[in-house]
Amino acid sequence: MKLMVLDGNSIINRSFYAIRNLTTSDGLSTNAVYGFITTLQKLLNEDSPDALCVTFDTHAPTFRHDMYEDYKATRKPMPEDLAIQLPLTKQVLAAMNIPVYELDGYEADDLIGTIASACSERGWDCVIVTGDRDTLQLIDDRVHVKLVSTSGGKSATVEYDEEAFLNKYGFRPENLIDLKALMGDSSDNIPGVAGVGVKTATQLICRFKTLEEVYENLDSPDIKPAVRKKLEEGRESAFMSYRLAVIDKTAPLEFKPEDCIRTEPDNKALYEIFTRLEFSRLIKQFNLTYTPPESQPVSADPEIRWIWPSTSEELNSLCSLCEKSEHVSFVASKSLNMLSIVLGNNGYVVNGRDIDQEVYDRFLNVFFGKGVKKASHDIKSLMTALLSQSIEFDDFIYDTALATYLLNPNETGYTLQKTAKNLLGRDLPDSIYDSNNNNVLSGMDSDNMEALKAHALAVEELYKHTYAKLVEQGMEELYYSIEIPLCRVLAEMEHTGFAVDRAQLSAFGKALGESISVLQHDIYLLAGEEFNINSTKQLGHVLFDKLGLPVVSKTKTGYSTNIEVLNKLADKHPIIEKLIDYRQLTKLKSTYADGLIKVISPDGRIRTSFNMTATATGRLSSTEPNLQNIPVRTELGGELRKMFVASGDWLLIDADYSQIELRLLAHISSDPVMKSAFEAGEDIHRVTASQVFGVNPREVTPLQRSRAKAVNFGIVYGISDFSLAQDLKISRYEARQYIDSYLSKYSGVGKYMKDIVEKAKKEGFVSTIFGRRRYLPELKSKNHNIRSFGERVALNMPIQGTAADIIKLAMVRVRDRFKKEGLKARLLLQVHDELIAEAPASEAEKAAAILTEEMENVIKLSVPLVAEAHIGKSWFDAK
DNA sequence: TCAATCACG
DNA sequence: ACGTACGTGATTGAT
Repeated sequence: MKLMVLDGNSIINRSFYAIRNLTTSDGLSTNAVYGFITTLQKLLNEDSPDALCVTFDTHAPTFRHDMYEDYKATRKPMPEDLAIQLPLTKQVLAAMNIPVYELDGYEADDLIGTIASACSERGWDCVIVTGDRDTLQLIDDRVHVKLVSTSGGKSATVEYDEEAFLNKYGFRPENLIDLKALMGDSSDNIPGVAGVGVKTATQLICRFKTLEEVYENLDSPDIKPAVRKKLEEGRESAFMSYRLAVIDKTAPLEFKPEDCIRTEPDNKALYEIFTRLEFSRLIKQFNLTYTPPESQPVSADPEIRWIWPSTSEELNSLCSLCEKSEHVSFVASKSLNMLSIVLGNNGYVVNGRDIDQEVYDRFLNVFFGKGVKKASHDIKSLMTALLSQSIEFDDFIYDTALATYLLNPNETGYTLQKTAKNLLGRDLPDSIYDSNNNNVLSGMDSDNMEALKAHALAVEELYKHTYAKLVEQGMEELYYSIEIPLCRVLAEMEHTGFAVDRAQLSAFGKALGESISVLQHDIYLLAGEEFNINSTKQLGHVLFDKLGLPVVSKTKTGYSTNIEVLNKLADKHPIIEKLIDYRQLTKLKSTYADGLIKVISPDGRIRTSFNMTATATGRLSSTEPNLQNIPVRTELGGELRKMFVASGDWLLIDADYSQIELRLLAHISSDPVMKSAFEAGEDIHRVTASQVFGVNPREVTPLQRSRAKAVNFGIVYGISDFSLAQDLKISRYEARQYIDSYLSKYSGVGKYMKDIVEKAKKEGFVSTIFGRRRYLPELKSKNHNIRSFGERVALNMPIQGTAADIIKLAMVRVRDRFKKEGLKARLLLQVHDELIAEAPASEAEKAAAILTEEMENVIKLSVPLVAEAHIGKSWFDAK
């Protein structure tokens, strides 16, 4: 028997901060309640406990406050919007017949400890669900902890048993108490030993296991003198912290595991409370009332006949049907253990777990191979999964996510659920088939099966719906010649990863850490107090209230302290210089040194994910980690690129477009002056300077050239005299002169700016040379700011977007050439106007030639496209 | 979640 | 009269 116990406060709290605002029509906040219920559903889907209960904290002081009056003294009071949702959640739990335990004088943790130990005595297993790591101390052979966390914006649960804990922490679960006794806990205001942080404490516990043992072995040579001194001074505090950290397993709670055995909810009560909370989706899902006739069916279309092939014969005949079909729509779990396929009026659910491994593998190879024309949602992710399982694939012919994105790139996300809602007006059930926990799918979970079916059906319908529109809007070519082929290229890049030098990266991080400590110390001295330098609020207080520096600008919440402000204050106080350095160094350390080390795979490579549907212009984006913003503009930051290397005796090739956006501006605007500058292979910023300042190109000064460069960039962004003035630190009047002069010399550009905005207003959208669109509802706004923004975007998108189209097509062609010419060379990264590849040293020159050739010949414009490649051992060397 | 900051093209 | 350059993502602190 298994009991699941939830830390109610922890999960409600998490939901409250994780979910966007959700209120009833009369303003009652319901986000935390809603999040709690969906989390609970997800948990019950993943696990099937026989019994279930929830614990809560009460307001009353606990025995820990008797021991230590400052316990949790730094806790902020709960926001009111959250507080009112606690009783609401309890009402829901009551209606669901789920027992709730709370007890004055004890925290939820203690009740959980007591419940877990009662389960053990009874011979039951116990799963604790919480977001609080302290609870991990309760783990033993019968008690597991599911830790709910948020990473990369997604919620995930990680289940810890003894082994998992040991692997992660390096000591046994019960010694977590000893660890906390040493390091303390700022959120609970537990002091620990002053000067001992997580690192030292972990070392000590790994070495000595318990607090007692640490103190009995103070003379051990394994303890450094400085640490020994701190331990001696903090002895009393450590032992008191221990008593605060230990979870009480003997709370006077009347609890019997049998009381928690799951029963049916009280549907009437549940309906009432859900109605009060306006949870119409949940009312439907719990089947609490009849579904209103006007709403769309929630699950799969009943007209589809669903079957479950499982024998070798059944799968073979499914494969031949698939091969004969013009296309099949399907969705798959990320682990590829389950597929749901729609083929005409028939639906097939293939559950790999019910099928002989060999038979199933054979099926996957045929299904994903050449001959079965497949349509799905987000095929690039599937391809990455297939690559990592070494399954060959071909004939992915349609992606409903990409189609939807091309039809309107302004949306914030293109999940199947969202897309089906927006385009088909259909609510899809939540799916867990693509969650991190694919292992939860063993057995036939009927809800999940419904989700799989409904999702595959939605793909089929979205296919029909979007295909017609793509054709109508002239985006077939863009779709089939660029976006779809690019999926495989990107999947391969994601799968390949970029080799990094871990040792060098970690040494760099360490060096940064040392410089940061020095700076931090200096800043505290100059400020006359210690404060959190990373907090703009505290920093603002120090600079402007305490030191009395002049306020340069304000944000909507207080003083602005950004780099521009700091630069203006640089000669007013010696602290500023230190702050500027501190900012730069902490950025490099936290985001790059430490951040990248965290995501190095065991094989020494870093794998990013490219998002094809993130930007409104057609560019890619890169996440987890973002490899498109690795520092380069400063000398110190540029060091990081030395850590990105070619593996083995290979070399990197870095090829980038020269001035692609300005070349596109010249082409699109047909400006004769700008065009002839590019045709003649001249330095465009120099030419611009000579035009704007009316001097001979050879006499342009460095200052003039750099100002002209800023004007060139500004034009592409939809410049204003104000911003140019600010950028160049010149007067607005002077900036206006530059722009006027620019537009009279490059008169074609001026005309383009006028024409494109006018066209955009008439048609409602702008497009790239390849037909990619961006709609501009902003242009209809009554708000001047919003409208101006729309005008600048109208100007910029065709340029930025065409550049994106061009490099995407180049990537497809480069990859094909590498393959066709039998090279081992492979693409690693795209950074908007730059491609990075790696190749065996013997192939490097050839690969570089292919890169520049394909990049330059993507499209014939009225000006040449120029790409330059460099070869080197590291990204730094290849630049 | 939101705001501020800063890394990139 | 208005506010002020296009496109991204990660980290941190505060709520």
